[in-house]
Amino acid sequence: MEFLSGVSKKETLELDELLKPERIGSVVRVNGAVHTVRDMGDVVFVVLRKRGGLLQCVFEEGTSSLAAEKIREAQTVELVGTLSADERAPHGVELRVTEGEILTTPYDTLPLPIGKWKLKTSLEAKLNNRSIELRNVRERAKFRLQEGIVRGFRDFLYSQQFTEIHTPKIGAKGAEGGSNIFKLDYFHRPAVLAQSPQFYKQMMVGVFDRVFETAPVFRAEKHNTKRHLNEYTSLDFEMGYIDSFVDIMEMETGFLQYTMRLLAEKYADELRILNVTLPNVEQIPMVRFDRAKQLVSEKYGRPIRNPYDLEPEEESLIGRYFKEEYGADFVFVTHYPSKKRPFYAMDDPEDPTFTLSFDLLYGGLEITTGGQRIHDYQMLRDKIAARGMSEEGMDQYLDTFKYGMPKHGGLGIGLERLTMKLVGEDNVRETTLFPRDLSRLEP
RNA sequence: GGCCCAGUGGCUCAGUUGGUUAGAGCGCCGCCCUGUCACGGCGGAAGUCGAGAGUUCGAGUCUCUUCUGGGUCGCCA
Repeated sequence: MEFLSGVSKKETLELDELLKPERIGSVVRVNGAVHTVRDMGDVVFVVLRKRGGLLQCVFEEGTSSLAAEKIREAQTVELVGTLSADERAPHGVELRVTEGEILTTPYDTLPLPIGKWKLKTSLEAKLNNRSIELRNVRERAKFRLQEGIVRGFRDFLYSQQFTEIHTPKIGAKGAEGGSNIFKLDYFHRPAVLAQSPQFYKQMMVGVFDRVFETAPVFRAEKHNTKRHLNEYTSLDFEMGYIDSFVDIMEMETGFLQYTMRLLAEKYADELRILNVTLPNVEQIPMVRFDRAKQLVSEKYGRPIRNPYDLEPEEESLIGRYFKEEYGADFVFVTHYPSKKRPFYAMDDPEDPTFTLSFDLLYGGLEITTGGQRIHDYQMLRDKIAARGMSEEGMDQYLDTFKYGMPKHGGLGIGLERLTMKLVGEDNVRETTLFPRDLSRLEP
């Protein structure tokens, strides 16, 4: 009988192994994609693209059994040679090729010059060639940083005793009502795509006390802006036994601090490639909604048109205000008006026209909404009734409260927006692998 | 969905008051160059000027229709 006993070691080396000083002078085997070819005549530089970065390979006249002339951009190759330290090489290290093999060859030339440092290309052309365009080192780095954010979210919440859950994305009814829900046919029954894991998160607080999820959510709004998607990844958590909704904001602050440290430590290459300066998250200012409106109105002479909501320009100005006054990249805006929040939001007992809720703005853009939820069964039912909503389809949700729930709250973070602000992009589609918007359903 | 803007080689763009053969840079292919790293030099291939209709002797250029994309507003993360 044949057995598998785990992952077998490959003969080919990865970049982290190649950059170890003790490897210098040894004969190594490396595979990768041909990123660029610079033919200087008797010496040819072939830059390989690997998952860990780029490696310069040198073909000198008459030293390689594989002819350098056969190397073309976008081939995948396996090369053998001596690893050499050379100050003229990009990382001080290069491969002097002695033999090699072309593994695969492309059928056509690339649609975009991905070997260039910066792709001077429209967003449309990038998205139309997404799988190719992302081979560019800078484009790729954005999504490595996105990985780091999700990793930070997970690692930090595990350390805070949260349990990761997976909730259904197909359901009978939307969590928050409204018309912005994708409808679909579920074996001849009407169904919807989840616009939020909200109900399930709360139900699971009664089970695990602290839960989180990183998953897609779906919004059928016909918006067409640089900060909206119809499918995005929501980093959600919900926690019980809170003293107040400040606990939620503290937890988010802790997540940001942990994640920025993680990025600085494990993603230094990507930060350098994109020339990203990590934001300051040592302390994050907290301001009431109505106070924030007043502050920017006074400082920037902008009249308050809608007292119940923040216009995008106001959010941007709030970001600017706290940057200028306190050097802060983030700001928590608290106590949003009750009429602008969903029914499950806990109203402020001191003034029920406001809620114990918050948004987190990053560089003037809303990246998080969260707050304390109603945990009392009767209070929840009363608010549903007061809003003229129906309890239909919410039996399981309401039963959770009928049989006892702790004081709790939580939040949702827009992953693509957070990534966008971190890397200094101006359009969420830039930090969405395959964006879904009003017109784009492919790739 | 409302309003504004733009569609010209693979990519990014220029194209005069409408004028005869539509250009540039990057990329690609070929040749040259021992050290490039945005390499450099010489040469080459590559265009239904988004589509349709109209005005005109003549349309990339003007008009209308339509399609596609971008920006913005409402809503949101």
